[in-house]
Amino acid sequence: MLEEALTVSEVARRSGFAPSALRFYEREGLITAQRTDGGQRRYGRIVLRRLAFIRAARQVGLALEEVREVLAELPESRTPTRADWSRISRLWRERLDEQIEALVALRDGLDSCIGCGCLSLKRCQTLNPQDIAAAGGPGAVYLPRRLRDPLPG
Amino acid sequence: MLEEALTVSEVARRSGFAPSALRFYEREGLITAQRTDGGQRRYGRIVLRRLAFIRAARQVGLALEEVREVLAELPESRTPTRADWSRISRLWRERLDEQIEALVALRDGLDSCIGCGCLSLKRCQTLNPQDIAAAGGPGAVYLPRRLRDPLPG
DNA sequence: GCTTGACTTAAACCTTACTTTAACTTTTAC
DNA sequence: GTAAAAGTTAAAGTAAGGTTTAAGTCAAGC
Repeated sequence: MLEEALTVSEVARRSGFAPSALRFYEREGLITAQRTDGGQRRYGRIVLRRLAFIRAARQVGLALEEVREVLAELPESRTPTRADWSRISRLWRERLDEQIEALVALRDGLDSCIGCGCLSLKRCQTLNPQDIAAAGGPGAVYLPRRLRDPLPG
Repeated sequence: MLEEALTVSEVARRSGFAPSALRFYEREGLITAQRTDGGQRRYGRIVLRRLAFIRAARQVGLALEEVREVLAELPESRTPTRADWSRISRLWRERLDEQIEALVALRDGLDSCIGCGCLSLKRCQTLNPQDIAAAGGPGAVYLPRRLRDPLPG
């Protein structure tokens, strides 16, 4: 065991995840750990980055499945290089850009809705999708693509 | 029954929600319906707006509980006035602004991470929270407030 | 007036993302 | 060397947000 080995409770404290979540993530293949002779987990410091990444991703609304895919790009065996992080950051950035774009579109739609005379069912495109929907298929078709997809959860 | 009464399947088609979801939302108090003598649901057109609202909210990641709170501001008994919508839109807008802000902060954090020389564990603030966390309590404390709160799901 | 498609209910089931529990073992500190 | 704190597992439980099923009723068209 290297002297950088971290126990479960240390990782829990420093990452903000509950020990049960750490075990869960390990079962799900998002993180890994070494074991002591007695079978207890010992983590390398690298796990803290992966956990920070997981936290950020979850908080932005990505499913664990998506997070796993992105983390699969990061080597577990060697210290990630700058190129590793750069590749992931770029992937990540696209996803964030999409989501930001979708939120902005929704917000601006609502803004115009405030001023559009919503009393008329026919005029408000943001909150009154049925005419478009009736013509173009089911769902809120006025929304940007990202927001029309089914939710992860 | 007024002649504007919509059946379940009509509302399902025009809103994009499955009939089972409509019944679920009714149980949860997000929408209401009249009944025929035989006990079948008949919806007023107003329900389509509420459903569009629910859809947009869900897709942005709001919990149904939050949606219910916002929808509680909308009268079921009378046609919502411009003031009703305006009040809600403004509430909604704040929420969207917060979420957009959080996403932008995360994205920009990642951007700087690409260029910051992430090889050094000590330098990257976005993906390496442990030092701050160790000092300031558990969790990813470098994140904007919204993203540090527990997830709805 | 009857068939067919749409509708009704309660209850069970599903997925995601974890947490809790129970029974037991390791480590650490004194 | 022993007690307490921390760790282990499998399995069950939880919560949100619905969907599916089963068994039966209503409404519309011919």
